[in-house]
Amino acid sequence: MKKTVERTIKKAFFALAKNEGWTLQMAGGQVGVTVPKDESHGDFSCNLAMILAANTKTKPRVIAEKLSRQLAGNGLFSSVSVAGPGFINMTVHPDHWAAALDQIFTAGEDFGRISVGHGEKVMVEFVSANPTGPLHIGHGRGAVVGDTLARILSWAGYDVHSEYYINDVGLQMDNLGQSTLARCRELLGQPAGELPYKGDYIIDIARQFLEANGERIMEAPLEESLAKARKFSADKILDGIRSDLEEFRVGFDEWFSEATLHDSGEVEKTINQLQRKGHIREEDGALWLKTGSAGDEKDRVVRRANGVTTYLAADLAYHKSKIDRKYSMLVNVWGADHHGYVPRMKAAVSALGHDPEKLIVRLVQLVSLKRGGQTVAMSTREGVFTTLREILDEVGVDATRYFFLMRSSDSQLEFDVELAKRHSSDNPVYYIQYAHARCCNIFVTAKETGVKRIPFDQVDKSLLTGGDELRLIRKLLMLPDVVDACARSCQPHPVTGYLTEVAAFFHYFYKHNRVVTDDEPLTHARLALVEATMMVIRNGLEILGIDAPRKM
RNA sequence: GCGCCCGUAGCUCAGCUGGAUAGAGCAUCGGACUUCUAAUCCGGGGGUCGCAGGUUCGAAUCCUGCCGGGCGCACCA
Repeated sequence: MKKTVERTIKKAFFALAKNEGWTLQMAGGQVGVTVPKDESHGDFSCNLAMILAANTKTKPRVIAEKLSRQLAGNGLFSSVSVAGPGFINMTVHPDHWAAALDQIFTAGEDFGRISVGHGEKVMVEFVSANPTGPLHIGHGRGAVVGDTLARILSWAGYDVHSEYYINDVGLQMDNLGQSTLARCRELLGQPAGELPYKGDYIIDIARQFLEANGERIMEAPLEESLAKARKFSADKILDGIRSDLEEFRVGFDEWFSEATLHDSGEVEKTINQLQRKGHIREEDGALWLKTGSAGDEKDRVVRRANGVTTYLAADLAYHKSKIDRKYSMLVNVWGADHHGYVPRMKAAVSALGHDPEKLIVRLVQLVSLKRGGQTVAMSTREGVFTTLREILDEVGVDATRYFFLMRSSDSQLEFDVELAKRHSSDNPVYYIQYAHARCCNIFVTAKETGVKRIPFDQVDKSLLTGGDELRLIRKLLMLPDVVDACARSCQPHPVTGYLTEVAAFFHYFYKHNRVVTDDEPLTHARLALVEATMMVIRNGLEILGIDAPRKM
């Protein structure tokens, strides 16, 4: 509908432009149609006249009057008026609103999908946590933000591929193997030795390690036992991560192992390529990527003097792989503590010959838990961390996803465990799900009452004239705009707020109107509205990866 | 010291590519269940949008400087 209004205004604008000497450039290149906060200002509002006035030195209200008269002649609106300093307020005729419900029925489970992405290939990389321990709630937030972002971009018409980059190489892996061996010795009653990772989960892994390899593995040369312990532990932990994410409905198209980049020689190849192109210099025997001249604080080492490559080197090869695989838009979801890494990565992508603007890093801020009126900040260092598994078991998937998604990822999140667990309307998740269940139930009632369903085009939509009905319809038709805004900003949270509004408008409508009555035409019209609501909520929840129950 | 994020109702946060009287949820107070699920609805109170300047027809929104909180500033990943 918004698009229709925009087109209509453009038409009116050009009809006058010849005589008035206006150009679209004078208007800022576009007609900015917005939905006013205040319903009394109409369905849509436009500040075109004010922008135009500034560039033509005319009074805004004069321009607004002219445009307004032109627009009023269009059958789309029931009223057009000039208000305030020069806003043009438009109210769309109720019949057009009701008829627009057809868009929802026609698109069905695809209503909300748009094509702004034009099939562009986009890679969304997220979680990518080291396989050195179970995922905690911070990872959980990143996981659900990344997963939902992938869903949103797909709904927006992008060709989306999601990936988990497994850092299965390096010092952390050695530490992990060492920790497992230490726990093994402990289990065998020997002095444990160094224990870099102190979490209890290593004890289980150690036990399984001994079972799988026999106690004699501990007498093997350290090099051998460590290599085995490293691999064994990482695999076990990765299995755990996989099943946690699966339960959390977070899926990946691919799990990409860093080790494969080293084994295939891609890391070396990437360094060589960058060296040839002059992006690398040598100092103190080490190789430095010249990121300092491309926005980073300073240049960064990719290969140490001892010949060992750094983490950045592997990440370069990884991003080269993304580019080689023809992904043009690269979305990375990172914990906010990695923000210092952003300029470096942008510079790196640029050195690889890709537009750094096409690397979008979405930083996700910390999560703290609130329970019993007390907030506990997450701290891996102090070992005060709640695992994703714990919160899933306690709160459930739907509420956990919703709570992780309801705030801008730029803001730190306080997760109110007690509120999330509450099965009542206080809890926004159930508030939305309940609205969906109510819709479904109305159809059960209709069927029991013997109401026959008729095709939408035979329904008399003009009967939907109530303020609360039109308000709901207007809201329902906004889903595509919400998807658009989310895709543009790479932020999923507006969807949660939108669905809360849809649910609120529906609950209000439900309370004040009876759907199934003796008035058959009106019953059919309202059933159509209920069905449209059901579809919008279901599609919205689908985007968020949250169930839409038929019954509660 | 430098950089990034945040500072909006008692609490948690939307709104920030500038728009008309600043919103939601929780909490709080008061109402509504012979009627399609009360997991619902209706209503009230609650604000110098951190502070101070600037940009303009118009600033919570943009710019500058402060103040406060978080997080970073490795040849770790």
